[in-house]
Amino acid sequence: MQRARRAALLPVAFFARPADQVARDLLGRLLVVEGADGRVGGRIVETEAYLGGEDPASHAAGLRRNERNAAIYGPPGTWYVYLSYGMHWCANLVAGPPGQGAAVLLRALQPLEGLELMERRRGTRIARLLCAGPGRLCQALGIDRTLDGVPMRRSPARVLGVEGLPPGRVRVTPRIGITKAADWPLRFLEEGSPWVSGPRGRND
DNA sequence: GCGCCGATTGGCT
DNA sequence: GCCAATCGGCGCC
Repeated sequence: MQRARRAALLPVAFFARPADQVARDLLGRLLVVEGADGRVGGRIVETEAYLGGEDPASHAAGLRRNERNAAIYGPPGTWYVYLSYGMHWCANLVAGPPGQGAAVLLRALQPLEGLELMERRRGTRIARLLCAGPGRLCQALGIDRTLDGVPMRRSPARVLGVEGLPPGRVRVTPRIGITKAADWPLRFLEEGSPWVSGPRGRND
């Protein structure tokens, strides 16, 4: 029987490094989500690193440990999913050593698989608007609270260890949409990708 | 208990 | 470009 060659998952060790390195190295990898109504996925083209307690913008800074942010203190490779502005889910992967509170926010994908399902979930057929932005990405992929605190290796949402981006294709910019330490150069995106989020002119 | 703010998005001026 | 929608944590009364 034909068996599609299955790429290996990224190992836990991949995530047990500083969040900025993890954020950069996640670019170009494949994120695949198995849902009840189908399988969707795409290439990661935009991420942001949140460094933990020392980073004023991190959910590990200024906030006490609570039910909402508990997952961020888990082991590397754990999903941290929270509700933003009361209506959009945002998906992060915990990075660095446990307890540090560092994580990488997934901000945009190049949609590749399950386009029709993503269009249905998002209510648009404009490909550019399917996965450009953390809230849109989660809606297209069917990611919500049920993923929060789940280790990636045991979750329906997995990042495959396909080849990442060569250094020349990676652009680093200030972070988007936050007020504290926004200017820290911790947003990573694929150079020239039409699939990234953010207003035009914000990508340089 | 109440008001403010936010790692967002989409619709309207 | 402006602004409402909508939930949860936090600070303060």
